[in-house]
Amino acid sequence: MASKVTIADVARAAGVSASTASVVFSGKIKVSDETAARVRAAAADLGYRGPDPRAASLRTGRSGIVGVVMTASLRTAFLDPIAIATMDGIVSSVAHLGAGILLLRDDGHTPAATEVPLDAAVIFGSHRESSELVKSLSERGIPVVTVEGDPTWGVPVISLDNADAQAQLAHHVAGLGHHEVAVVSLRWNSTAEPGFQSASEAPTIDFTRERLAGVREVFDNPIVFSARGSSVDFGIEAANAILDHHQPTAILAQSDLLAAGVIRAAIERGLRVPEDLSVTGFDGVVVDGLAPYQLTTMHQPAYDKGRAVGDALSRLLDGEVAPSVRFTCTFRPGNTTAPPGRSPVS
Amino acid sequence: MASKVTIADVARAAGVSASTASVVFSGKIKVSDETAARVRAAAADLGYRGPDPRAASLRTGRSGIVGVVMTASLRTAFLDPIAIATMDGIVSSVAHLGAGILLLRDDGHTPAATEVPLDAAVIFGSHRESSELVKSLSERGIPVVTVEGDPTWGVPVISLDNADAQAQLAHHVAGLGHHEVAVVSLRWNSTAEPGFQSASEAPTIDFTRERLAGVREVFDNPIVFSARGSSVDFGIEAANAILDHHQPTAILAQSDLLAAGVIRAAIERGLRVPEDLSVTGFDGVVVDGLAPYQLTTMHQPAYDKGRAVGDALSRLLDGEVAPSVRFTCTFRPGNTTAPPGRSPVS
DNA sequence: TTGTAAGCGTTATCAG
DNA sequence: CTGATAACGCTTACAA
Repeated sequence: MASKVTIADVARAAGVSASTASVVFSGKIKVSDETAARVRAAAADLGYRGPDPRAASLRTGRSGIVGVVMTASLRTAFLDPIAIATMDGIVSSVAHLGAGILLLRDDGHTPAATEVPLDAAVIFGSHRESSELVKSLSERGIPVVTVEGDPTWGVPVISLDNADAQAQLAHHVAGLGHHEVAVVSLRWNSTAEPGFQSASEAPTIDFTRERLAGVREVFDNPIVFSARGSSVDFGIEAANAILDHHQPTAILAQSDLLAAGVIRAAIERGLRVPEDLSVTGFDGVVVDGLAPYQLTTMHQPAYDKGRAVGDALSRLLDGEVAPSVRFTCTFRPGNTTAPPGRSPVS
Repeated sequence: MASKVTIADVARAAGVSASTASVVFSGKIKVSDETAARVRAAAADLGYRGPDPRAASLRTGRSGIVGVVMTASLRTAFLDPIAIATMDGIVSSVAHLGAGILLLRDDGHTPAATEVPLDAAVIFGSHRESSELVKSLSERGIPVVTVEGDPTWGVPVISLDNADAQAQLAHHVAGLGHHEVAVVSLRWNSTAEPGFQSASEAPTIDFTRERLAGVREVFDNPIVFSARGSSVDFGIEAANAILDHHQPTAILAQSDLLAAGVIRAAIERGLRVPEDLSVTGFDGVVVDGLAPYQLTTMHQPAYDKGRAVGDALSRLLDGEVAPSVRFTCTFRPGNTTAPPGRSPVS
């Protein structure tokens, strides 16, 4: 059996005090080489593997763990390249900070974020319902940052100029001469089924709503179909539903994955892209297997968003205030949009 | 400011002892409704949000955290649908166990797995270099399970019959009459560049080696090109390299994603699949956008592998022994293999 | 059903 | 540079 040896045992064996031994391991204070060596020898001898993180964290108040709370199932979340890139940014900035990432889900199953020794938390892919969680975390004194969350929660929000970015795309399409457009949106709220959405109802998921608003700045009353999430297959499903009933000359998808699905569906129906149907995406990710098409899309700095989360966290952890950050997307023209009007394929 | 209130404060305010208050929160022992109510009221009053997880974990020896150590960067790891499905299985089985997943990377940056309060650890996507980590974790008394790891580490291994499965595919192809075959392998070791590999050198990544061995059971000296990882684009790259210099009638890819890339590259070169080139995959995942092709492949139960990890962990945590589990892949015929010999496209 | 007592293994502080 | 002392906040036998 291992792990019954404590730092006190080591200290005793080395003939020093526990505090000295502790310092040898943490390296926070100078210790003479000789005693340090003696302590290390004793540790090796007894099979002591370093301070117990549980005890250390009780004493220091730091666990080295940052919770990332996701609203979607992990499987869904990890399907989305943007989520992954953002996570990647978070991970690397947080690693720099000496911490690791604990995956949490805001549901009944996973251990509550409040039952786990967190130094800080990130609420990721937020929905309205997260507000309670934010509150209880804050009350515990745990710094919270949110990605695309609600500004009214009173914690820093790392977000995108969703509406403006989507409006740029809409302007681009309008400038090409399109009038009949449809939107394939991301999830409408945390539970909704996919389907057509009337103009009157607003999505509760923030970025879905904002991007839609961007389209509406330009087009009065677009057809809107909300997909189940961001994937090629959901895009195919949405496009088929739309094209079964309508004849838009352009479809604006709220993600590149959805756009790729729209293109695939269009092609299978004998429509040419962009001659018969223009398609735009959102995200600016590389979609595996979409060539020779190059999506007309907005590129979002997902990785940088993740880094920004880490920066905010580190400020908060230092007791400073951290500002919200709103990133700007950049327009990336491709070959999937063109003026409308060429007649349907013969 | 919050979080300065301890359970002792609450107890005092409620006029009970700390232990009673503790029990009210843990619910492990009966407490009269009346006192429980008084304690809760006091807690609400003082803004006490429940026991501090750090202190609780020092006392109980449990943190509710399972570390998952990945060898690749998250970005890379999460590109692979198999990795995601396995993670998903781990997450759900571990959640059942009341624990969360801490993402760790076996490099210099992320906090060492030994500096964080883990109840157990999973070594995921193992390579030879992980053996030290396994050792130091075990010495701390932290149960370890590995996915596709090395049996000699002395911890349970959840794995696949890689060699047999790949051999089945090779037999299938041989049975069709192919003689000239090439292999597109997964990463050769943790650092290698993509490229042709001679027969003499063995990969240090276990499943790459095992699957290759499966091919070699059937074909003496296949051409081998090791890709940079598992993706459609890497498959395209590999196939182009192979087809530039060789004329195999079949290519066995070590993953479905790679196989999809091979198919795409072949088509772009004017080869018909399977008439001019047979292609097999490995994994049995749905590759977005591969239709109308249906890969001939081996299906691996990735999610179940993840569940098995959780099962093993929970046994280990209960002080029992956990057996290694080797899952069996199942052959899934598709339309990407056929007898060779039709002449090249005219 | 409730209270008492005794740590869990570290580390910060401060004096020597 | 080293050592004594005192928490960190909670849980759990055991006793009342």
